[in-house]
Amino acid sequence: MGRPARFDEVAILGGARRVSAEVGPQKLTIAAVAERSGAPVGSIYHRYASRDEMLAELWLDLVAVFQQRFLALLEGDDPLRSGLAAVRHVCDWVRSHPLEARLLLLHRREDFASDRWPARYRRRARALEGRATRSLRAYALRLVGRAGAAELRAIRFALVDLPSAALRRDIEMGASPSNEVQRLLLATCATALRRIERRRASAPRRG
Amino acid sequence: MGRPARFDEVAILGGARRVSAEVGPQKLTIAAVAERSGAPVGSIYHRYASRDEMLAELWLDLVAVFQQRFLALLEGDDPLRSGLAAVRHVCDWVRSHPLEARLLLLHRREDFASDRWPARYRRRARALEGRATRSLRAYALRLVGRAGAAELRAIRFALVDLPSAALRRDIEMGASPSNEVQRLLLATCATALRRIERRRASAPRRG
DNA sequence: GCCGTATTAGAACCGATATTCTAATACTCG
DNA sequence: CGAGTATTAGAATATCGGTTCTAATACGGC
Repeated sequence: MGRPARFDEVAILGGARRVSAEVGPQKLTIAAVAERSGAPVGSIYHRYASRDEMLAELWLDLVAVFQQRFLALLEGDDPLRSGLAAVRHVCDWVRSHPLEARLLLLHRREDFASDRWPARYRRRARALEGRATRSLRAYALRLVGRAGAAELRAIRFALVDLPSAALRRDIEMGASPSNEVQRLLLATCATALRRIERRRASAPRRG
Repeated sequence: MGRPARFDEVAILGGARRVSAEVGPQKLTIAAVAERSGAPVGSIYHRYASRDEMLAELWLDLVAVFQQRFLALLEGDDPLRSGLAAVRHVCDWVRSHPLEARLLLLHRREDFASDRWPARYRRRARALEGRATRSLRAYALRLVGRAGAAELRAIRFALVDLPSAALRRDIEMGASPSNEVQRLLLATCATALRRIERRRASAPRRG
């Protein structure tokens, strides 16, 4: 079955993650990944057709792993409580995965996608996106009783945008999110969610 | 006095802004700026010593212009009211300057500073940073009665991070911020500011 | 009109970096 | 052991894009 591999995808992506976290995905060079992971460039190209594919893989893996737990936490009975649990989990995760947090919260998808992705990656991205949207829609339904565009946007704001906004500064400085920031964030999320919830009563269900 | 200029800084930076807004500052190429502004590369290098300096100039101008109005609005008598006025102004500005908004709210300083800036730019950046910090400190003093690190951070969250988080999605899609998003943002900022204000009573002034 | 100078113009150069290529290796299977 | 193959290894290549350079140009002042 051929020569056994000294450097597999795990090792290579590990190096790529470290390099990306340090200099940013856009400035990641294959040479740097080679140095960091120990693998020669030949081995890297043996696994990945191109730098772009490697970065796509890196990003999609990251999103998938993070999203999984986050969305799972959203499924509890009490929407307010589970929403806050999810946000709290983001804080914890940022503390326990500082490297991955840099990648996920300090960059956008496009920073990892140089031009246009090949179909395979676009498909995976769409799938992840779809899963998130479905979960958030379900969450909106439990919280407000409806899940139109407006509700979805509001929920996204409260559960996704707020956390990344609050945590960004600390992450940038390479620090763990302070308890203070976490408290402020959770309080803000709670009020936002309650504000959204209040629509249940005030506006009639559509259709 | 020599040949009159066909392409001055205004024209060149204009092209650079458009290109940056489209492909992002990191992928901005001199050739693209030349094409967009009509100026030949020679003329660009006649004005700017390097791509880095051009981008630095672009970014610093942008920040200076935006910051000026924003901070001015913060100076009103009633802190809560002026804070919200400032945030409202951000929304308006994003609507009236979609191109500049992309640059300012979708990117970070480092995206414009390839490696290390020459001293002149570092100085200007520090000056802008200092002005902002001073204004926010003064604002904190009016709102909470004190302006320690914690208050500053909370104010930054409410007045800077929240707006950019709320507006980012619309800006990314090239859309104007919807009234709905604006309402949600203002409501959230208001509660955040009130929450911060409440500390005035609950915790004693330091020193 | 002529001179000096700031500017235009774009071709040539050069370094950095992704990608390819060729050769050597180290295993497994028969 | 020998064939076959996946992998390592890194040197060679190709390309892209920033920067430099040389020549031409257009204007103000004398």
